[in-house]
Amino acid sequence: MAASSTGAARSRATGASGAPSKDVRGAILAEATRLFREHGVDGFSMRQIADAIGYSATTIYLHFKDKNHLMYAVCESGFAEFGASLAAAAASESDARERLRAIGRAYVDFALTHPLHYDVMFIRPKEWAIGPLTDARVGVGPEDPQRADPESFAELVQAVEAAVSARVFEGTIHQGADAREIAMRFWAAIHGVVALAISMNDQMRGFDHDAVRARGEVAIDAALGASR
Amino acid sequence: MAASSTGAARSRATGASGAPSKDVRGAILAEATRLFREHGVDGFSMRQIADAIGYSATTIYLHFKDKNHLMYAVCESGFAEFGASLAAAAASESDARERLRAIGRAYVDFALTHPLHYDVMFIRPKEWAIGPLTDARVGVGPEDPQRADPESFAELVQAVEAAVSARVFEGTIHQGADAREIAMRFWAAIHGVVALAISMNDQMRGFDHDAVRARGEVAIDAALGASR
DNA sequence: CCATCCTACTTAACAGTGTTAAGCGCGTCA
DNA sequence: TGACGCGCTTAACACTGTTAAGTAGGATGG
Repeated sequence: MAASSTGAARSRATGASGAPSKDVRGAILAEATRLFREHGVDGFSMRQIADAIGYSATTIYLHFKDKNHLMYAVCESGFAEFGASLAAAAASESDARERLRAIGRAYVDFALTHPLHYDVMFIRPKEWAIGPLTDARVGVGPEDPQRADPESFAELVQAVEAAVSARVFEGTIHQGADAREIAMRFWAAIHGVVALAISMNDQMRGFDHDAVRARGEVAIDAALGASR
Repeated sequence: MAASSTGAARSRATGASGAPSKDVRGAILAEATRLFREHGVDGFSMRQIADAIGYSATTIYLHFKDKNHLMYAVCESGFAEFGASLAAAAASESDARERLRAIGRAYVDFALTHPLHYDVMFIRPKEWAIGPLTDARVGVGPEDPQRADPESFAELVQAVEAAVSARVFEGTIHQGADAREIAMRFWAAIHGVVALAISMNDQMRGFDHDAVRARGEVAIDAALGASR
């Protein structure tokens, strides 16, 4: 019995395709990603993944420390895309004000096209203790284990600093405030729009894609333009 | 054996105090509330509650349909307080603009003083499917099972309508917009501030009470004052 | 007074969860 | 040939929410 089930796992792991497979880690990651995309963060269990790829659940622990680390690996590409997208948006505009707008738009866009990733990253990061903000990245990212701000936020702060220098906030409510604080306000304004949309779209109407995108635009304008 | 454990349950249920107890539902609710307040929404299991009050876990199901309904009962007072607090804030100011400010402040205040409730209500309502927005309230609230907007949001919309009539949004970014849409923007702006604070305060600095309160104030100003 | 019934509560169990410990088969290398 | 070690397994632990079936004890009706 043990032999037969082992054999079954083997044959499925090696795959019908012949030789190249045996990339168990890759298979786990692929199946986990599929489950995450399909059923969200809840339809995601170790045994489900293991069954689907023809291995026992404990095999996963040979490749990932625990569920959080697997989850992190699943989301890593999303995290990378998030960072790259914001960086690209920041680079796309030379005008300081327009650069902030572009960053904000990219942020909304990411949230709408990857709501599951956004959920894990910014809406309930505590539950997963993963993502660029946590020590799950220690070992992957910088060695310093003290929680540093995420790179993307640092980039936002930089963009705000440029805007401050360009006197974008002169005469607005943000005048005189710390760049970091202004960035926080900016972040909060946009997070509010998308987080509400993702958290509430089952419970309430008014959260369709277009409405949210428009609302994001308004939030950016409000954050940039409010005069005191 | 069965008799002895039954006896133990009895004696604890009836309580050392003598006669009055046997309010099992009340005991469950009290212990559940204690656990929720202490360990949050995660340190909250049926068996934990049951053990603490000296009953078996299944007894809970004689008083609550399932965990969600129990959770709802635990949060109900919080929900009521939320509604009452916003209503009081709305009633406290006669000027339309100041009324919106007061509502926003009350909202931030609730989120900061009851972060666990806020979490369950607005940050991850899907997980719990409870709260004023869901059908868990059907049977308690209005009979109509089609998801209606929560009362508090309706009240916000009313306050916005008054502000529209008072030309508060003339010359701002909100000019010409639907009152419901403006209310949504207002909500999103404040939600962003408090949700980020609650979700991220473990991962990042800059989310202390005072900073958040100040940021809420700025968000309200920004939402009210942005000129186009 | 005794038998029934009903209420309140129980235990046992199901189907799942993440995770750890121990064991087994097989290929490699000395 | 024997030892080692890698890759994977089964068994198990300690939980989770939830349901089904059973039991003790008081109230009620004949």
